[in-house]
This record gives sequence, structure tokens and C-alpha cells, in this order.
Amino acid sequence: MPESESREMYLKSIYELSDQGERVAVSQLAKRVGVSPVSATEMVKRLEAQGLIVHTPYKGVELTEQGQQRALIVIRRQRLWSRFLTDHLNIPWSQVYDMSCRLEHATDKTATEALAEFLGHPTTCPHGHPIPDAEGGIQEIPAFPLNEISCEIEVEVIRIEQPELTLCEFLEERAILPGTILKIIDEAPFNGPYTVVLNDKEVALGREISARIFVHPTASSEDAVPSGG
Amino acid sequence: MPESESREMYLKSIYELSDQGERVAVSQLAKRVGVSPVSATEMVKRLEAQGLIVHTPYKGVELTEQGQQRALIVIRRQRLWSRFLTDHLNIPWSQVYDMSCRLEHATDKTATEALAEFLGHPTTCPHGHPIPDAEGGIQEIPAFPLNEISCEIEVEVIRIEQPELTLCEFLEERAILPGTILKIIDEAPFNGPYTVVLNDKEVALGREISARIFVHPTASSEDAVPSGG
DNA sequence: ATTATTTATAAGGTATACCATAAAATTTCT
DNA sequence: AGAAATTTTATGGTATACCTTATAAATAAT
Repeated sequence: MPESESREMYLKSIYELSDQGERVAVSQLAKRVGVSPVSATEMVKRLEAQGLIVHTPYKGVELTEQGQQRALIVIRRQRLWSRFLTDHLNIPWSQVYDMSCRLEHATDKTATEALAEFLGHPTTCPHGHPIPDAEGGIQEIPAFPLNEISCEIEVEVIRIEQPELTLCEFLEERAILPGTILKIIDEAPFNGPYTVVLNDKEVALGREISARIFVHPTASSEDAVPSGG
Repeated sequence: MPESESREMYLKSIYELSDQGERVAVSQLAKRVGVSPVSATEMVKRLEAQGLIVHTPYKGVELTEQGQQRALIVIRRQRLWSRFLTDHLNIPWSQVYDMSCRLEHATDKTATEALAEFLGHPTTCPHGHPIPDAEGGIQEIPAFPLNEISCEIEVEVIRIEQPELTLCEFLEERAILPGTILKIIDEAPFNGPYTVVLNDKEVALGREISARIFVHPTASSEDAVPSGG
């Protein structure tokens, strides 16, 4: 029973959208996968019939244990390919995510593990995400979205969520990537942009972008806590 | 207009089946792709509508210039991946063809050329086939199928045609791969097996297998000529 | 509690790529 | 030339994965 590309994309998306095992709204899933809500609902039914997800009507979907393992194995493949594309093929950082997304579906277990061996078993992808192990285990790295931090502190960029081309091109131009140190200096009201300082230059970041930049306070600003609930 | 995996497989198969630009019977193509003749005919119509092939009823199909270029670009991708899997991931020789066949469809031009650069622009794949250039140009390597040689001469294995898993496992076990020197010692009548000597051991090869092993006389048996028309 | 919004389901359709069966056309063999 | 085999076309059907429009159900907001 070969799992299709589409199925893999849905499972991966559900994992990526669910914060600490929270249920994902089907409408949200549809938006992420890029299909109509009706189409997403159809696929949700198929995945549920296969025991990979549980759909609680009006509440959303969540991965079963089996489903999460599948999702994480797909994610492992993508992140390993991302490392390969970045470290060995010198593909621009912004292009790596989309490219690895196509390769992940064409890679079986044998190839995946051989690739991991070749790469020296890396622990994170170029966008700062941890790489799951071969059995689908993962150790998430604590970080907060930039838009949930309201105090003026210094933070390190830990990872970029959903790092597709257009977002990454923007960030690559401004040298905002995992490891970058930012200082938050202003949060405009009414969902206005965030202003951060980077290498003594001010950069304004919109809400959507700052929600995808996950950061962690640096040692010099230890006890900062995210404002959001 | 994204070219589908299926289309790519048909184009590749047509190229691989056509000997020196000869037309390929649709029935033959169907067998290679693994579909019914009716299904192959349907796809032939679609490919013809797109200007990639020409179908002469009752005679077969041939690639247009555009179609051949597409085929060779797909073949380039597969052969580059084959080299990567063999040389860097240490995937068993027998598994490489099928695995690279899945990767080829997930690789765009940027990734292909970056891969070629990484590999140091190799000229042949692990099964002995030349790797087309980025524009779809190719320099075929002269060789004859083993079953067309009827004299008792010494030959070098140049390449394996259609090197899928089961065939390659058989050959890998007997250490018959590009570069291997064989001495033909017997050709059984009534389409019986070929007997060849390899490392002082006799090996019997069936007709189907010997038709897929392409060889070239070694320097010590210069003027041998294939028997077939 | 009623309205408004969101979510789910129902019905009917599209495209790709496959299938089997059967009939018609062409080529090949004798 | 006629029979046999191959090839093509026609017809109807399957599965996946999408779509739109419209209705029904449940949740959230007033």
C-alpha cells in the first residue's frame, strides 16, 4: 500500500500546524496544503479511514501515534535532504525547503538512512528544526514566535516555520536565519510591524513574518517570558 | 505546464527502446512501462498532441527533437542520481537504478546542475551508460548485446540495459558489471543459454539476460563482428 | 435566545492515468 | 488471395485528488 505524495503532505502539514499536540482545524489545514476546505475534508476522511488521524467534527484533526510516526519520517527525509542541498550542493538557503519537499516523497528507508550516514547524522535542518530519528522520535527545541514577545530584549533566531521561497528570500536578503542575534526595539500597535535591530540597522517585520520567526532570549536577557497566552 | 512522472517515464522508455532512432512499437512500449497496450495508446495520443512524439499507425512511435531532449534530460537526472547513490551513499549496485528512477522526477534543473557539479561532472552511470549533457546531448558508447556474438572471443562488459533490481542482483552475485572481462565459450542452440568464462569459472546466461549485457571485444580479439542483422 | 460565523456534508464535475472487452483496420504469414 | 496475428479505436469503468455551489449543522458572539 504505497503512501501517496498527497497523503504525506497532509500528514506533514498536520504535524507542523499542531502546537504541542493541539488539534488542527480542517480549514487551517486546507489553507496550508493549498486546497479548498471541501477537498481537505475529503482527504481527512481518507486518512481517518486509514487510522492515521482522528477527526473530531467542529474541533479539528489530530495525528494518531501511527500518523505522527509517518509524518515525522517524512519530515526526517525532508530535513536530511535540506542539509544535503545546503551543505553539499550549495543551493541557496531560500530554495532548499521547496526543493527538499519534492525529494522527500521519492526516498525510501534505505536511501534515507544512507543519506543520514553520509551527512554524519545531523541534528538540525538549515532552517533550525530538529531532525527526527529513524523511528520517528523528535526532540523539539524550545522557542517563541517573535510576535509573542513584547519586551525589548535581545533574542537569538532559533528556527523559521514554514520556510517557503518568498519568505526565505526576504529573510536571506536581511541575513535573518538560525543563529542571528536580534534586538527587539519596537512593537507597533494595531498589529503593526515589529522593529528589530540587526547589526546596528533597524528592520521592520510584518506580523505574518514575525509569527514565523521563532526566537529564544539570549543569555544576557535571561528571564524574558512570552506575552501571549 | 508541469510534466508528470508518467509522461517522463514514457519518454524515457521510448528513448531507451529505440535503437539508433528506430520506431518503437506501442505494444513494446506498453510492456516496458508495465501497462496495457490500450493505456499506452492513450498516453501516446497525449504525448503526440504535445508534440513530443510522432505516432505512425501500425509502425510505432518516435521522439520528436523536443521529445528526445526531454527524455535525455530525465535520463541525465537519473544517471547523476545513480552515481550519487553508488559513490556517496554506498547503495548496492543492484538497487541504484530503481531508486534513482524515483528521484529523477523530483529534480529540477537547478538541483540537477548542482548535483553534476558536486559529483565532478561524471561521464557514465554505474551501469555503464553515458550521461547526457545539460542540453540533452549524448555520446552513445558502441557495444553489442552478448546474444549477438557467436564467435568464441574475449569481451569487456560495457553496459547493462534496463538494469532493474532482479537482473542486477543476479549479475551482482556473479560480479558481471561494466569493466568485467568475459570469454564466450559456448552458445547453446534453440535459444539455449550462453556460457561464458569469468575468473576461470563457467557461468550460464539465459537469452533474456545476455540480450541485456552489452559488450565490446577486447584489444586481444580485435576484429570480431556481431552475427545478428 | 437569536444571529452570525464557522464547519461539515451533499451533489455534480474535472483531469489524469489506469483497466477490460470488443470491434475494426492493417500488416504479416502461408 | 486468404487466414492469422497484430494494432488501433471504441466503449464503459475504476481510483485519486482536486473543483464549485449549496445546504445543513454546530459553535461563537451579541
